Amino acid sequence: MRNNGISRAVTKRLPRYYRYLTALKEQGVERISSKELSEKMKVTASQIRQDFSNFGGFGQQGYGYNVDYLYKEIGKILGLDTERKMVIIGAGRMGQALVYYQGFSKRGFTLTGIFDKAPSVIGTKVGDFTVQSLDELEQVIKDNDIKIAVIAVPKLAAQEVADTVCDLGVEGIWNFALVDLKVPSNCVVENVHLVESLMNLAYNISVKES
Amino acid sequence: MRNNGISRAVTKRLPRYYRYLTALKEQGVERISSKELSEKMKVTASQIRQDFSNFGGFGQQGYGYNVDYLYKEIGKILGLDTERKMVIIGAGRMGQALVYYQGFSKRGFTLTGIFDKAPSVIGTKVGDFTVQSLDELEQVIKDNDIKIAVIAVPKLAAQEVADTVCDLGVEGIWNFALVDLKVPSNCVVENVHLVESLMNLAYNISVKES
DNA sequence: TAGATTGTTAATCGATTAACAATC
DNA sequence: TAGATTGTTAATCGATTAACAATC
Repeated sequence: MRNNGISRAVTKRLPRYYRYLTALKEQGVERISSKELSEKMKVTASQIRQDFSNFGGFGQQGYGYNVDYLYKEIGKILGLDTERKMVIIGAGRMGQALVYYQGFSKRGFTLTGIFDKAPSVIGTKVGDFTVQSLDELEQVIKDNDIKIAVIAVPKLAAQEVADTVCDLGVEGIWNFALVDLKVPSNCVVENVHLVESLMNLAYNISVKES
Repeated sequence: MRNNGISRAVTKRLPRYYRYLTALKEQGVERISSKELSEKMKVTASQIRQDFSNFGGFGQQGYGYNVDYLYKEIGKILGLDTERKMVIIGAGRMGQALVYYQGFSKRGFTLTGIFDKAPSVIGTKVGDFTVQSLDELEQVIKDNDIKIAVIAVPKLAAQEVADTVCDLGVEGIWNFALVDLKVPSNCVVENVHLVESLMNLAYNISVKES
C-alpha cells in the first residue's frame, strides 16, 4: 500500500463506504453517482468526492463511479486483498464469541488459533479450535506468520500480552481489554471498548430525556 | 439530565475520562490538575479544561480537580447514576457473549432477559437466563420498564427488531448488526460494528507497511 | 454536441490549542 | 501574600461544504 498522510477522519469512513458498495454490488448496481450514494448514506456528495479524491479519484465525469471498480479499490486501500492470519488471546466469553464470529474470514482474516493461560481451559474445544497454552504462542506466531493478535484477556493482563506479541512481530492488535496499550511503532492498535460504547449510548439517552 | 448542544467530539471523550478517573480513585489519588491528567491520557491540558468547561467546570484555580467529585459528576453526565434495564435480542454467539460480559452491571445497566425467535434455542439456558421467545418481548418490555435493547441478530432481521422495540418505548438501541438502523426520534442508536473496526486495523497495518 | 458529474479549489464551519486574566 | 491552576477568550488548525471549471 502506498499512501499515508490521509486524515483519520477520512480513513475511518472507508469501511462504511465498503459496506454500502458491497450491498450495491449484491443488488447488481453497476454505477452510482456521488449524489445517489450520498442520499443512501446520509452524507454530502461533496464529502464523498473529497474522500475519494484523497486516493486519486475513482470516478469519471458525467458518469459517476463504477460500483465494482470502486468496491475493489477501496478493498485494496483497506488491505482486504491480503490474507492476514490472526490469533485470539484469551479464551473467556469474548474470546470464544470471536472464534464464532463470522465476517472475518469473508474479509481476508484467517483465524489460526486461540490461547489462554488457565490450565482449566487449555485443551478444551471452541468451535473447530482447541485452546492452546500461552506457552505455545511464540512458536505458533513465528511458524505461521501471524499478523494480528486479538487481545481478549482481563485488563490487568493485557499490556503484558501486547508486549509479547509485538516482540514476536505481530503488526496489529485488536484490543478488547479496557486499557490503553503502549506499543512500539512497529505495532498498531485498534480498540474495541464495549463499555465505553454503552456509556455513549447512556449519555445520548440522558440528553434526549432532558 | 440537562445540557444538550455539546459537540459529539467532546461527549465521545467522556467515557475515557471516566475510566481514568476510576483508576485514579482506586489508586487513592485525591486531586489532579489538567496538566497531570493530560500527561497520563496523552491529550492536551487545554482540551481537558475546555471539555470540562462545557459542563460548567469542575475545578478550582490553584488546586485542580477533586478526583472523587469529578468522577461523580462525569458519571452523572453519562447517566450512570440511573439504573437502566436492558434486554438482549438474538441469542447467537454475540448475544450469548454479551450475557456473560461484565462491566454492564457495574455501571448501572441491568440485564433483564435474552430473546430469540429460533425454537431450537428458546428455553435453553445462557448463564442465569433462559432464552425467551420473541413473542414474549412486548410483554416483558412493558412490564419491566426496559430502556435499552441490544440488537444481536443477523443484519437482515435487525431493522424489524428495531422497529418493534422503538414502538414499545425503548429509548436506546445498542446495535451489533452490520446495518444502519432507521429509528424514530424517541430512540437513539449506538453502533458496534466489529468488522469495520477490524478493517480500520487492517488499513492501519497496510499504511504502516507502505 | 449537450448534459451530467467528477475532481479540485475556495469558503465556511467546527474543533483544538495557546494564552492569559481571574482567583483559589 | 505568592504560586498554581482554572475557566475562558482568542488564534490556529483541520475538516466539511459549496462552487465550478474540466471533461467524459
